[in-house]
Amino acid sequence: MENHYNFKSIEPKWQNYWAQNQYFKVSEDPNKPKYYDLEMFPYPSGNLHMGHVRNYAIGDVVARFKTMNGFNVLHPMGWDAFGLPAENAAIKHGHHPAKWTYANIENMKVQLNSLGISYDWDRELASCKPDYYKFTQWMFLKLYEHDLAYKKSAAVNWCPSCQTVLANEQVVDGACERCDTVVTKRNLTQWFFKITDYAQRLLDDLEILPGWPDKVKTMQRNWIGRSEGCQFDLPIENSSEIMTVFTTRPDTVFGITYMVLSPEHPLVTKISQGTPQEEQVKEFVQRMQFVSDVDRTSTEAEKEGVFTGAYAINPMNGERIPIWIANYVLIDYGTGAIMAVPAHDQRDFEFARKYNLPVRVVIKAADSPSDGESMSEAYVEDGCMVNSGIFDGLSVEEGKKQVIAYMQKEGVGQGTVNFRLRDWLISRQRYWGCPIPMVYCEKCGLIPVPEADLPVILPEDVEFRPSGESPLNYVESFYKTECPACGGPARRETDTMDTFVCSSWYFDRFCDPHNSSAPFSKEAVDYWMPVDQYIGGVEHAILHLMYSRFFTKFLHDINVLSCDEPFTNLLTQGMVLKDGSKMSKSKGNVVSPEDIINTYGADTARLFILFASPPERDLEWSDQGVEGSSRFLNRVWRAVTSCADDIKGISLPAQFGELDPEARKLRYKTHATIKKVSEDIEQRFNFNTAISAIMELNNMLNAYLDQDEQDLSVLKEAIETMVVLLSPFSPHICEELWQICGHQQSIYHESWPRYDVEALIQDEIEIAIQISGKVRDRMVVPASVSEEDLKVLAVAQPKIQELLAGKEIVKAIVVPGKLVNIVAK
RNA sequence: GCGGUAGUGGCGGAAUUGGCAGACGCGCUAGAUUCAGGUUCUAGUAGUCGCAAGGCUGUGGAGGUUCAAGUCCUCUCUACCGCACCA
Repeated sequence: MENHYNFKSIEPKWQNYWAQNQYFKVSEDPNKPKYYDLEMFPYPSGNLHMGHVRNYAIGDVVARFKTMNGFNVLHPMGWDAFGLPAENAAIKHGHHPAKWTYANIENMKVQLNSLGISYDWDRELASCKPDYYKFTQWMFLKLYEHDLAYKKSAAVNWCPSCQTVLANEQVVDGACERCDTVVTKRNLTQWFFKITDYAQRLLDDLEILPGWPDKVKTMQRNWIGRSEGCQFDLPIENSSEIMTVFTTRPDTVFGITYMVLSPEHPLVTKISQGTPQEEQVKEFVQRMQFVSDVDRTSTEAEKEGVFTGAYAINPMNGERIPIWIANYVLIDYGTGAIMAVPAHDQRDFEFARKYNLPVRVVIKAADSPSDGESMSEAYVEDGCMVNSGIFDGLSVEEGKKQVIAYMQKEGVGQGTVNFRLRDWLISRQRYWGCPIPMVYCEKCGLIPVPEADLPVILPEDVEFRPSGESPLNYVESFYKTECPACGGPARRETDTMDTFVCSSWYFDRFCDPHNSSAPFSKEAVDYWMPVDQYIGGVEHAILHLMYSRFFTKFLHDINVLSCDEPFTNLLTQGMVLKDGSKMSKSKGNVVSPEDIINTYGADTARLFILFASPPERDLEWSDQGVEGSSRFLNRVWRAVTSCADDIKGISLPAQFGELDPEARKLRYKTHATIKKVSEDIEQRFNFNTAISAIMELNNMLNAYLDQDEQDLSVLKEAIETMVVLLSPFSPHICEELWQICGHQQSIYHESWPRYDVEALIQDEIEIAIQISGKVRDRMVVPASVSEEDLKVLAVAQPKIQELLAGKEIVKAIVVPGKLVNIVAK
């Protein structure tokens, strides 16, 4: 037998075997518990990177482990295949995005298979294929039908480089998340999904997701950004207009000393008209248009503004309040207008000091300032209302309630809830995306494409322009159409959908991927959904996961899905780093999975990436570490092959009679390892410690093999257990070793071992003896010794006697199975 | 600024419920095998004092609770991530 396992021949051999025998193909089986194990489907960029390897290695361990535990495991893979890189490649190199994309898919599929991941390839899907995007369009139509898709003109984020709009979520630090170009504003008519209708539910239901990391739930909570307060109206002096503001601090309403509109607010022109300040207002508004959002909204930006010349009337006390416009008020939050209470809001305070506006204290605690003039910062803590008429003396909390009640009674305002979440802008002015199934008819207006006419096919024969403008605008055969309602001439929508739409329901499609009449059958999704374990990078914590939850809730509401949340458990894996930073071409620190697989084999690559770090933490790539994993697999290979012939004839389970101490120890270790590995995989996802436990078993096995004689039943049990436990991590070598041990059936069809409680009973245990918390000695005692006897035995140890000489024993604490602590003085 | 996560040997990490800190692996040192090198095997490997037995110190820092603290509490430093003028 060879001294090294030959991964170059063994790995492809088993990959072919699995594929030919359709090992990973599953269908609904009502007799088995189902388990839906899903890794985030990749964008087909061309090559797998180490992050993918980590993601799919984790998912594969779970899939194989669950299968061996008797679950009917759905483990599918597909491609998030629409998107900008394909189109950019087309513009740059002249290849059609489809050709580029499909070539990449082919390549990455080969790479995935060379890793030995257990996918049911019969369920493969690609979001750019008409049989898939037909139903993405169907989703759009359903949303439209339920008034959750609408068109509106709005100032939108525009990336001048990508020549397309971006969702708020895709703008990072004021720049395009994809190309880092500074994002500008444009007024465009665009399609939106009304995700805000689901804001409260998206927030509330985070509570019913105990299987999600708190970090992700917190991020979603912050993104939804619920705040409670009230909205109320202020009449504008000498005008029929009113201004409406939102505030979370109605208790400070008597402290208003000025009002602020955002520069984009529609009232600005109206109320400043004819005032002496009209010109300066115009100038300010114009100037603000050219200040980018990054600069506008940065905390460091100096607050500035101008007086409009108009006044509002405080409905609570009739006071006349100057209306300003300022950069620090945003048009798209709340009502785009605020009441300013400089005494109790730091931003208002800074602004008031700069422009010499009055500061009036209306909340007072025992040690808080009472004089606005001398304050150096806003007082935002708790206290009681003062200078507030009939509300004086109320606490902040009580004051909020009473003021809202009063406003409601007087008809000037009411309690409201505001969210920071905005509607989801889904229009993209690009070619390589899912066409929006709408037409514009001169007579009938906006008309949805009838379901029966889906899919609206993305034309293949198009010309790409360096400008980046969507080629669809120039394809007459595409945009020229008939109105589905009146049959007259009509024009198709030429914008395509944000790719996040495609990825918001793919997990449903995997349940029934070949259905041509519906996105999926109710039976299929009722069997498989929700996803039991979802695994992917934390970078999708907000966008993809929020959109998918929204889609799931909507599909639930229209009764095509039973579940209300798509992902029961979520594992967010850390990044793979090299030399302390993220792998990237520009840094030149990229490690190619292909090279690693060629040099060390897939089993080694998988093992290392799982061993080096727990999955949620970032992982530092180490070539030397990979060597170590390779060495371990070779040690396993040698241990198993060296004794395979001796144990072949032994049948298990055996009756274990009187065993010598070494055999007993090995048997104990075998079963302790089963327990440890099972719990580490199932309860903690700590694959690193599961693997180290298998290494320990292998170490003890090797020591046992060095002995002159072995108990072959114990040996066989240890050897085969080790191979089975290792098989989800490094499946190829384990298949081969399993066969070498004389088994006809694939290890994939083995049941996961159960530990024998009897084997875990030890006759003797080592007990640490502490004196006042410091370990001073150890003793080996029979496991059955009582607590009282343990104390006596501990004190009787010669070394302990020595140390206790002249001291009085105050008490002794026994931790069963672990230690005795003698407290002496 | 707010929110979160983390900080343990030369390195990756372990210690799961307050109970023996450093499992497992890498690296390193010495030796054996082979000998051109790699592979493989054995022993050692937190710091420090000591010939040794053994002692002392030690989980970012400072306090505290406890028989017992990497783990709990208070304060604090650092790194990373998310949000950021959200009224």
